[in-house]
Amino acid sequence: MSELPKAYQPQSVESKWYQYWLDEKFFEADPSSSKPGFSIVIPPPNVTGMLHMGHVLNNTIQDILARKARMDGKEVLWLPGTDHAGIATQVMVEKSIRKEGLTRHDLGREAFLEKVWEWKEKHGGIIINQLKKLGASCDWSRERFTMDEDYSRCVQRVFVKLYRQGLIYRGKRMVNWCPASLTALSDEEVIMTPQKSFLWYFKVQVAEDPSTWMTIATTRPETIPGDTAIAVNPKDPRYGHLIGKHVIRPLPAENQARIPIVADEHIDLEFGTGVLKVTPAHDKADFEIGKRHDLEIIDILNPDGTTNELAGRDLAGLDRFKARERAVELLREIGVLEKEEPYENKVGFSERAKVAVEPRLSEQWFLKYPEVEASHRCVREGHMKFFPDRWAKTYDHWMSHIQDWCISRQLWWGHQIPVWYHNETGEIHCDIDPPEHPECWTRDADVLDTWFSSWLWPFATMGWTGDATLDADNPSLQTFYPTTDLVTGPDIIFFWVARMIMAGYAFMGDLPFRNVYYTGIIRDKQGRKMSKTLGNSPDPLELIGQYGADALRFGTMRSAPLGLDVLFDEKDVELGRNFCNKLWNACRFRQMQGGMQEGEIDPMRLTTDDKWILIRLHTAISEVNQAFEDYKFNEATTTLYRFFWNEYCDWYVESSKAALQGADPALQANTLALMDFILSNTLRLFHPFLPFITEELWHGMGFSSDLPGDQGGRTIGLAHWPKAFDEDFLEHYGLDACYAEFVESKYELVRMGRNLRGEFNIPSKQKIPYVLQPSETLSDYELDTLRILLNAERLDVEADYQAPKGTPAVPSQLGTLFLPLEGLVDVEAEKGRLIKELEKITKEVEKVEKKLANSGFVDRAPAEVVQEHRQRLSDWQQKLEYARKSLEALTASGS
RNA sequence: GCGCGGUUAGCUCAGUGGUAGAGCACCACACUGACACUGUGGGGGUCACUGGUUCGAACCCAGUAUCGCGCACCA
Repeated sequence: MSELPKAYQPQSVESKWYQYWLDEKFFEADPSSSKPGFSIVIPPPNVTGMLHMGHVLNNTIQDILARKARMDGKEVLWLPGTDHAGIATQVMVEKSIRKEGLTRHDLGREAFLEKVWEWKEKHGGIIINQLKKLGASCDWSRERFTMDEDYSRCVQRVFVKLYRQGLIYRGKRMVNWCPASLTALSDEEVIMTPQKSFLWYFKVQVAEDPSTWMTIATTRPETIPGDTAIAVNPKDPRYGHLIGKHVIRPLPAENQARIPIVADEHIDLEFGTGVLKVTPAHDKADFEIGKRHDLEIIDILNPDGTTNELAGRDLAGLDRFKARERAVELLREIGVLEKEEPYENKVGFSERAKVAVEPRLSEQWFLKYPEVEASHRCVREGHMKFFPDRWAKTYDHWMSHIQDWCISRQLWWGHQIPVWYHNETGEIHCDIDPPEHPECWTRDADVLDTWFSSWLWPFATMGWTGDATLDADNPSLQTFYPTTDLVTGPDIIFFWVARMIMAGYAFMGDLPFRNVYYTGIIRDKQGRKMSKTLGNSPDPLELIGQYGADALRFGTMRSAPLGLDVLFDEKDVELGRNFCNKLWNACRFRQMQGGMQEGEIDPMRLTTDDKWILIRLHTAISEVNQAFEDYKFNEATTTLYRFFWNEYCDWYVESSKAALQGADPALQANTLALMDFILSNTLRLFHPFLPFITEELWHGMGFSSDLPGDQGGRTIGLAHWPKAFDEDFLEHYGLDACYAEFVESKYELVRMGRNLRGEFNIPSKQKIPYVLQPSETLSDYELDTLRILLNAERLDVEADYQAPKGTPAVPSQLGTLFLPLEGLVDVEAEKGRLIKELEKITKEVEKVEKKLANSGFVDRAPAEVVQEHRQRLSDWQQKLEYARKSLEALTASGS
């Protein structure tokens, strides 16, 4: 092995190993393997997207799961790919051609789609490369794209099948219309956003009784020309007598029509004036009222949100918001505007285009979801597990109120609907293949919602054909479907997760994944969502360049608890970097002691510290394994961090210097062998989190070839995952808990000794003598470790030590430790320290005494808890007594 | 309106019935042959509030406040 540089330099290391992994095909899944299968499909990012912190969180978790599964001996498939992202991509390309002064209509469908494909080829690979930089261990040989030929075929096959089952139908319905993208949207793509607006009150005259006026409150006065009725609640005593009469609609001024007053249960008596203007063309609820009362529908808007001639000469041709202002002016001019009051209401916005959607009546394709019942049940009954499980409730609620899905989009980029209309008869041809004599048919121009392709992702990516016999012979589907885990954000639980579940049951007859892990949302330090416009979204690639991918992964995982949003702070990445450096240097320290040890660890030569660190490792492994079971990755990282830094580096490595610097070569060798054991376990435990540095050290330390049996291997990624020690192991190495207790008390003594040094302002570099009055016999080895840990010049053991008056001392399990100050004794300082100490101890004693004085506690608490409290009390009392005596002695001596 | 989260040290958060924790920040000391991307020691908390259950509550229950999110046709 070569000597390691002083600080870890991730840049060259990372690219070197990633290339090695690719060359060796470690990430490629073999469906014919005899190992048990483990699979994850990546939530496909937008093909032209860039890696952001959300991707980092999401994909790091997937990578951790995949790498851990490989070490567990599974055949792992992590299937990557990208999504064509219909609206997002089309909008992007439209924007780019607009710079040349062109619209997509100038180009025409075919030429425009060519442009989009060009764009895809140019930008499509970026995010994939970024994932590689992060260390993602995807099987790149299986990369898929939702518009691949095979994949598209799956989409069409599904459409045809559902159409033939009668679950897909076409109809004229109220849909969410995006006036910017000029397409229909699903309910899920509409974000309800609070808007500060006004509630305008205007009055209308009753036609049959001109002296009577009714006042209506509205937020959309521009739609008045589209009103075809006004409605009141039949139970409303104010208006009951007017039902069936008519009012004069004030706009358009040149066409003040008479519209009926209808009664409808839907009207809220409390709201506004209790009178609703009914605009069936521009409001979902109004449309329903219109249907119930057979009202005329007047559509006053163009698809792009401007008003048309039906809005009347004063309003026509305006943008809808301009028209609103103008309508208010007109009402005022006519003299029917009574008042306006500020009002906050929620308005639906297009998720992509960020403009207010319009409810609009149009001809669209809809899907009545298949397998709702089975999909609903599998989560409710726990066949599929959600982490955290509270999302199951959200899922349950949505599934209980499921609405048909509007799947057609008036876009060009996407899967065109496989439906042709006969030019003369109007007959419908729905099939994967076009009809014969295509010249007699016209294909439906619409494409499918992007999610109508991504809902097939778990099996369409694995070569699904829909033919039961063929699929049964497909090893990928057989080995890797259902997939094991899905890792995604809760924001797409309806868009994607729920729909995949239904598709899984409908087309594969089985659920698509067994567990779903929902990540939190990454926010900035102030808790704001990360967004381009705020500029608060750090570029992960820059962070990787600066700190290393492992550091980014570690920092992210350490601050990402299950189920909560993550407040991202670059400090976390810095912490990750520092940790990698610590790991690096701990291995470097081991390496400086010489090469791998030939012999096995000799149980007879284990020191108490050795046994302690083995027990701590055992605990760490158990905790990490538990954390994995619970999908609590931050707990796993915290445990590993604590074990490695606080326990191994701070205590074990320091105390092992006694053995390493000692005169016993056999003990030295044994210590080194033990270090190798600990380090090889540690590196493996860290590997899923820190793949690059652990691989580098694995090879650098010689573990890749020199370790016996299944611990070695060409890559740490295929080394066996550490198991918590079994009984035989514990017995073989004599790992009794009493050793841990002893070592803990030794370290406690050290801590007190160091504290004394601090209290008396003795610089930590100054080597000073300590005196120990032991309460039990300590071996030379123990005394050596104490001396080293205390950084003592020497440690004198004197059973009947007579300390000079005022010598600071602390009592401990192992004896009393004195800090002789030789002429520097400051009695007042020691008094001060003791008084402070007394106060502290007294408080603790009182606390425990109070508890033990409570007969309820003593009688009813479990015996072991009471016993533990008694022990604690006696410990504190001892300290109290010691401090009191010391103080008395000082006071009596009269300084 | 309904539902779901959060409220613990200056900051960000762990902690789910038995001695209040971590990282960062802060103070002091030390560039000691693994590591200054470091080490050692230290200060710092009515666990949002009010009640209840319990021998015992940060933790369980009820309610309040506050912040955030989701769902819902209130114009």
